[in-house]
Amino acid sequence: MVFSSSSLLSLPILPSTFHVLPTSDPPYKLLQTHPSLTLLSKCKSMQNLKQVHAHIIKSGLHNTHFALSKLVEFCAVSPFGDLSYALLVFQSIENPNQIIWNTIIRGFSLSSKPIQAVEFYVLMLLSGVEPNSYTFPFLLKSCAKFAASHEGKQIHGHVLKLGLDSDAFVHTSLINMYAQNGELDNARLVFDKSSFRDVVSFTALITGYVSRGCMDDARHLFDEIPVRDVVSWNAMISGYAQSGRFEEALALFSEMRKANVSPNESTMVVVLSACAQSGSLELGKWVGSWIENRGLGSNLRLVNGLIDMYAKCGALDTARGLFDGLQQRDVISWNVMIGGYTHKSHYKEALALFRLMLRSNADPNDVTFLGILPACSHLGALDLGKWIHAYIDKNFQSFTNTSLWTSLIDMYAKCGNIEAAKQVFNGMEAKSLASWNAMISGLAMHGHAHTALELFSKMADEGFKPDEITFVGVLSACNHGGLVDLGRQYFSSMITDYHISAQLQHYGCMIDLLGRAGLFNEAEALMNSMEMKPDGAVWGSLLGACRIHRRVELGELVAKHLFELEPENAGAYVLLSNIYAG
DNA sequence: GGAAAGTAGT
Repeated sequence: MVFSSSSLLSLPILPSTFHVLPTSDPPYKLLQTHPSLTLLSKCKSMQNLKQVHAHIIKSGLHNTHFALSKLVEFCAVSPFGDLSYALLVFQSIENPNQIIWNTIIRGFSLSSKPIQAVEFYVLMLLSGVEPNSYTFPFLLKSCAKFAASHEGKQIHGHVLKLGLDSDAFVHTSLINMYAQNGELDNARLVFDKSSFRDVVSFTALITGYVSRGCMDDARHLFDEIPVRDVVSWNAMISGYAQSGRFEEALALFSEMRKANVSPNESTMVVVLSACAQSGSLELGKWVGSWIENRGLGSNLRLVNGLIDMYAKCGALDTARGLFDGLQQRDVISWNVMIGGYTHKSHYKEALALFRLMLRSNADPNDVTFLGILPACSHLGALDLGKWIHAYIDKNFQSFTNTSLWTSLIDMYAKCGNIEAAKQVFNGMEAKSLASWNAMISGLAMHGHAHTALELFSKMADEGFKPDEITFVGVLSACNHGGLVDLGRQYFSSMITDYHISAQLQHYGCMIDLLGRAGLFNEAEALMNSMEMKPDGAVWGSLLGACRIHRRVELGELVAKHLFELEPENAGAYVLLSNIYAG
């Protein structure tokens, strides 16, 4: 048994001699069709609701549990609602019934402070109202949301005491709670021990495995589901997509169609994202016609996905056509289009679209800036970069998104303002590995080799573990500083101490460093030891070294490789002619 | 009055 008996006792559960007082509600049918209550379902704001509330009081309905529970439900659950108002109404109710208690708990489970659902549940127990099978799904969802593993287990104890573990909804909620809290073994135990399994609880467990990246376990379960529904297919397809296994995701999608299960909008959202990331333009086009045939051309979730897919597959004009045709655009529409341009190195178009976005009074968010800042870096658009920095300072000051600040560091460094980059870096409260990397590379780029290397050791002091990108920065610092010995040391330390295998870029730095120092034999030996074929940049740096050291014959040999690899590259011909001239 | 999947970037 996973649940210790002591944990079950720490929350009170009262004997069920308490019971809810009978309400004085008039017949249900009369209430259900009452004009004040039909109005309630049409409310679109709290102001609407307060008017309806006044109606309810005037018509005397505020004495009925039915009307009050509807009122509470709107305030607690609707996106236009206001939980504090729900609580005010709740406090005015003499003997709230189970439904009303449950609705408040549900409201807390949806709020930003889901832990209050548990606190409210304790109040419910203390006031003598017994929880039922509706209470626990909300409660367990709260525990899943704020990773309250301990509370979740105690609540599981209550479920068992009340004998509600055979309720399908409670059962699935338990599995989901454990899965979301990362306790997959417990989720599995609940699932295995129950004779009650349906497609929903299968899917809850599958989603747990997917979130851990255990795709094989997930697939095994999926294959065991007696009757699969569209949600279970979607979960599995999106699982493959999330773990980068796009081909399997798309293969499963075609299996789904063969099984005659109709895809829904969510299916298409996932499939589009898999197409975008795997470059499957043909299937993406098919989804495009699926959307059109169903008249879903103004569904932003789908069309944004379609724009993203076209852009990532290189069909930028088609993407832009769809974007321009949109009647309504949300921030994601702008972001996918701007990001699409940047992704395909169409930086000028990205900048132009960003300017259009500002003129259209659309508000950019952090993702917009993550799409546009790399474009600023590549174009050296320092002024726009500065403007964005000021905008972020003004509107996103409290943002904990470290990648935003990292992007700013990178932008300043690449636009030549290393001092501003340092300022942003030093101003970051919580630095990430990426921000250290950006700063180290930035310093290296500007020839501040020793400062970069100092920062590298400071980074280690602060407990960050360097990755392959860190070493690209470190080696490039050595390269820019002509520090051959240090370069050799860092290169071998990377492999032996940090267990990072050398990539093309690392070899590129080293070969460039050795070549510039005239150590051609060592550079050649290193090249021969590479597992991968050297690219144009590697041959190019060697050719540059030949020019510096006037090595005509070697230069001809190197240039031959380069011409084969990059016949279009005019730089290679220029370098060779410079060698001859020298 | 209720449970499982589901957009943009790092």
